[in-house]
Amino acid sequence: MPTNKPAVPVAAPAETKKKSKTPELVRGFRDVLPDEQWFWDRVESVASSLTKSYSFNRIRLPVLEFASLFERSAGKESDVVQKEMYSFEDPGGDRVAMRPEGTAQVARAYIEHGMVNQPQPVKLWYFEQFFRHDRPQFGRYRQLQQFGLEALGSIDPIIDAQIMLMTHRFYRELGVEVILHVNSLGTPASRKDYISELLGYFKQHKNKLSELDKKRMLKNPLRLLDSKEPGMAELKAGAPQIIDYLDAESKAHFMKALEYLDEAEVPYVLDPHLVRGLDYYTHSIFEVYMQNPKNEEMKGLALGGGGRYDGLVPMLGGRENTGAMGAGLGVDRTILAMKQSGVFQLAEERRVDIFFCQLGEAARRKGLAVFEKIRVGGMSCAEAFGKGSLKAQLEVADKLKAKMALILGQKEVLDGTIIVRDMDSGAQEIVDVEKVVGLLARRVVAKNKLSLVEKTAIAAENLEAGIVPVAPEVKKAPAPKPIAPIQKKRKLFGRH
RNA sequence: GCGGCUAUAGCUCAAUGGUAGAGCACCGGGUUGUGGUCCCGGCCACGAGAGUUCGAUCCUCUCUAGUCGCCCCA
Repeated sequence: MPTNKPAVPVAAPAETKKKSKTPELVRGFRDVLPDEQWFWDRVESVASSLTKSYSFNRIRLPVLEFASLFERSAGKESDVVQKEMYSFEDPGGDRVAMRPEGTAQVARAYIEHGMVNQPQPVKLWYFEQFFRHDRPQFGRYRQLQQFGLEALGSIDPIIDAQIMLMTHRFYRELGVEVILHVNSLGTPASRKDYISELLGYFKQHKNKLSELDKKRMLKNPLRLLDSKEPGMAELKAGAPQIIDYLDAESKAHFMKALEYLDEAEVPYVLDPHLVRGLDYYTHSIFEVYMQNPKNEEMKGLALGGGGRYDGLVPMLGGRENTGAMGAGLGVDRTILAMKQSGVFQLAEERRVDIFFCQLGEAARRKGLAVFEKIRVGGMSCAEAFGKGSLKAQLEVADKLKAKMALILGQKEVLDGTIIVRDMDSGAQEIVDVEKVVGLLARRVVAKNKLSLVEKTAIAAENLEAGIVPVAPEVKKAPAPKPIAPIQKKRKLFGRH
């Protein structure tokens, strides 16, 4: 409620209010557990390679800024600043804020580091977390991760198109089909004309407006356009559209941007009702949505959005006429969309290559050296040194879906050998410990060579299994010919 | 910030006005150095507080959290 109130360090009444036995998460914040890492790594690596191919450079930004930065940029009246900002007075007496968004930071950095002296536009990207004290909901957290793209120093509409195109390519690369909703806000001047026109229109129908919408008329008239109040649909359909009020220059700018989008075959729809919450936007604005969300809750959920903000850099004291265009894409929501699109890590990729089993102290010690060789050889290796029995160790190997197991006991240590066990077939062979790494590498490579059909089958099973499925028991055939099976006959297909 | 719904073990779920069970998971066993099945044993819960009652996990209220809708947004 009272926003921007310094969080004075008071003598914790909150403590007494809630005494829980175990510590817990702060509301709206969350842990990203190991099962989910793959999605995060994937998003970040696609972001990284995509930006590299478009020659955008990464910038890392601080979590804290002066609160005034966001008040000046987003607009003092905006909700982000009014009620969602984590702002407080730091011990030195400065009024600071945990950043609620990235564009203002980038603009600040651009000005502060004199990037205006670099070839324009300056193209930057970031992958950072932001903080908004909003009510948690599906796909909404108080700490959110954004992948941001910003191009500062050009007013050319091709930049508008390029940012939108990159947004589309980003999602395509991730396996999520998206569509962009696009609109133009024109210049502040043309927008002003439009707003008074819009107000005029809605004033005529004032009796049909809900209380909420009446409030919007006073506070943020553009928001009337995405009101979901009953009866507003027809009213909105008859409302004047901003595109008709753009001055000739703005209109030309927007048309140009759309032409470029067409040329690049970026799927988009014109959405005359699209508006954005922050004051600094001008001209092209857009939001990204899943193309065909299966899930209801995904429907109204923007994965990301952005737009042109020609006014921002000058507003913060930078050079006049510094045009800029950017996008902020929500990583948390993007991951939700990936899951709904059936994008999962292949079960095969989750398997550990080698599991090392040891029997006795001598073997354990030797195991460390073997580990090192395997690691240098590029394979992943797991162990359970804390377990005593071989049975227990093999159980763990099985749970980890290890491809191969190594067994080193007293006897092998004395002989200078080691047992290699194929965990899929159960075949074992005794090999010279010096040659084992080469052998393992060849076996792992063989196991990784799945046919396309098998990969498709695995992917389908993953999809079936839902979110982060347990590795399905796929029997991939090419088991290496067993050389020295000292194994009584086992049922090969014990599982199905 | 406002409104609806929800809250039982790590997970998915039961039952009950007299203080709780299962499956999965986890730990340990089923004799000497071999996994996926099976068998046996073990560990772990009524979100927090107050009220009604002889007695509450169950009824009431408050809080907290989750979820959905609104506001807003990624």
